[in-house]
Amino acid sequence: MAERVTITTVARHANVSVQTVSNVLNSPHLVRPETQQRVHEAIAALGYRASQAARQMRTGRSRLFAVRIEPTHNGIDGSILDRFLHGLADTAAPARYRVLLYSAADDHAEIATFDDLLSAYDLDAFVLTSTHHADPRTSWLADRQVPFVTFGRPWDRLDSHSWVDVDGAAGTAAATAHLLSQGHRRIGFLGWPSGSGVGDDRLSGWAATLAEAGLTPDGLATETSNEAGEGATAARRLLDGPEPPTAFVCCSDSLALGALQTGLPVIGFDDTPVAHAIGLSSVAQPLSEAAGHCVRLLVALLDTPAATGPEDHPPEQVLLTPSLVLRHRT
Amino acid sequence: MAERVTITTVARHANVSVQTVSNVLNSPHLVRPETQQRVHEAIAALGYRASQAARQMRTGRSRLFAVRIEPTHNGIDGSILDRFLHGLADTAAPARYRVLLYSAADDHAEIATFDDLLSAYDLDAFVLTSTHHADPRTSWLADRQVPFVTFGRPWDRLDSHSWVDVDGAAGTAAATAHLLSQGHRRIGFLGWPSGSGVGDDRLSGWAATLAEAGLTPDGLATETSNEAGEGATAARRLLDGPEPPTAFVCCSDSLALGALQTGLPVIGFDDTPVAHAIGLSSVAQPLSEAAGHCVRLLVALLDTPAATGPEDHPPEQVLLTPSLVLRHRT
DNA sequence: TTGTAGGCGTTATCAT
DNA sequence: ATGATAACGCCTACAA
Repeated sequence: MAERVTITTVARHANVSVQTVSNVLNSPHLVRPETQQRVHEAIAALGYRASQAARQMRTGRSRLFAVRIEPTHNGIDGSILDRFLHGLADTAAPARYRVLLYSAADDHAEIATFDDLLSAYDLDAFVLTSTHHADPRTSWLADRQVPFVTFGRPWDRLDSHSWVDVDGAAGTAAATAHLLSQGHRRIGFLGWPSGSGVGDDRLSGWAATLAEAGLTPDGLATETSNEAGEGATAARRLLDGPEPPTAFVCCSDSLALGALQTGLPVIGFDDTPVAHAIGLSSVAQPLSEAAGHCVRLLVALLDTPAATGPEDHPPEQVLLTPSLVLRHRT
Repeated sequence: MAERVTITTVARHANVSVQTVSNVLNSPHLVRPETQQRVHEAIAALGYRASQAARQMRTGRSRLFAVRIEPTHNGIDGSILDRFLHGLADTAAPARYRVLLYSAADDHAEIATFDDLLSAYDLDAFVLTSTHHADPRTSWLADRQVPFVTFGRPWDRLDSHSWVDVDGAAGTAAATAHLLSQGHRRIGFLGWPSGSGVGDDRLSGWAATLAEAGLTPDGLATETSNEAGEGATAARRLLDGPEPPTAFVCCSDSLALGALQTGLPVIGFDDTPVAHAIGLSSVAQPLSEAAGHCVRLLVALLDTPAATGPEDHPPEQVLLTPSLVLRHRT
């Protein structure tokens, strides 16, 4: 049973007081360089690491972010969370934060978890995903002044808090522009039912690009649930219409998979493993970048002297541009 | 700024001493039921939650498990970790444990992270994935008597520690048996280079099932890296050989995807979203069950009075049987 | 069955 | 620039 190396051990070893050791760690400017050196040597020699628990008790901060891991709603699109989480853990570590995982069945359960995590574990901040209209989670956290960032825009009030998101419209615009450059003039869009911020955003990029080219989107867009079967049906329906498309832009790889059955060029969204596997072109979200920004925003919120007041921390927003990954089928 | 509700607040509210409150929480049998009742009411009324930090300082336990989130090596097969993590967070919560995420580039980096997590955060246990031959991580943890479970067998010494795994051989055996029942007699196997415990295990299920049916596996197995392209090439090579297969069993969905190009029946492994999306039959691992067992084993290790000595905790192993998911292509 | 008195390791306050 | 001391919230002897 190895004895724990505490700040006291280090102090003795370096012939200073515990307070000096603490200062070296937290307020180095108060300590003479020569003394710092001695303390650092002692720390290295003894392999000392500060106890988070003790530090947390004193400061009330846990150096912990929490993020929810959701059940993979749609098998195809699920794996993007994976990459986002990896990015989060990856960038949090160098900033000396760790990531706590929790699951929750719905918004209500998630809020209950917030409460537990905050009061028992003293969590420093939350990263929310899958934001939607009138999200109760953001207001709950805001009411309690708990720092948080969302990956996904708050579709109601864009400036209400810090967020990171990917510009879906830019993605579908790029996809549409690419197909236009290939000579296509009637480009169909397979989308989700209107009302979801994400789906509407992606739809708009396609529509705007067509409009810029002097084309009309009339009769070229469909709304279905996010499944390959639905996509196939919708694509066929468009083909049977008066203005049969010669190519498709889709709201997701799932829908794209269905559209592929038409044999026409298709561009999906999210660049999931499925797209990679079957050679489907797709719009790729920069997930680790997004995660990096989330961490950066939170760290800015947390590691800045609070003495300056919260007014000095206006919410910051980051909108990343996705990239078009072209594969052999297009 | 809401005042923190401590054990003292509760004690005052219930007209008892702090000690009694603590007892109600940790040793209820010492407290008269009537008193317990009063204390519980006070706890509920005040919304008290014990501070993990304080408790941890006193007890040395953090009620935290750590698990590594790996970069998705192979896009197709990556998303299984997702579901495992979700299962972990899901089952840990009711047992009042939380899951901490970390990333590490390799075994060496992961061990460094162990060290940090252990000394700074007092982690209670680790869940390791992707175990392999001569895994340095397990011995490092074992040397320091840190509780851990692996998801994946230690291929060297099966009884050296607690683990949970999925019986790959049973999976490929079921797949092979299914194809046999369809009348196939020459069933090819697309596998990985020998030496990986997982790959060898899956190969053996196929070979054994053929043998039981009085068939020989000679010339029907290939070894390639885990990519669809490789799978396609390997499948074609077998078809050009003297004993062309009429169906394939594969070590992964990636390889299966390649084999599909032959137009013959194919069964993959892992039941990834890709399989779901394209209607590929596949062997599905019970991931949330596996995660549940991991938590169960760890809790057994941690929440049992240590007074009885570690000898009372022989390592326990769980081998789960995967299930064959048949889809329209087979 | 209940109350009192430390102490876990750290940081903040105050004095030197 | 450095050092002594108290306090964070909880648990656990020990005493009543």
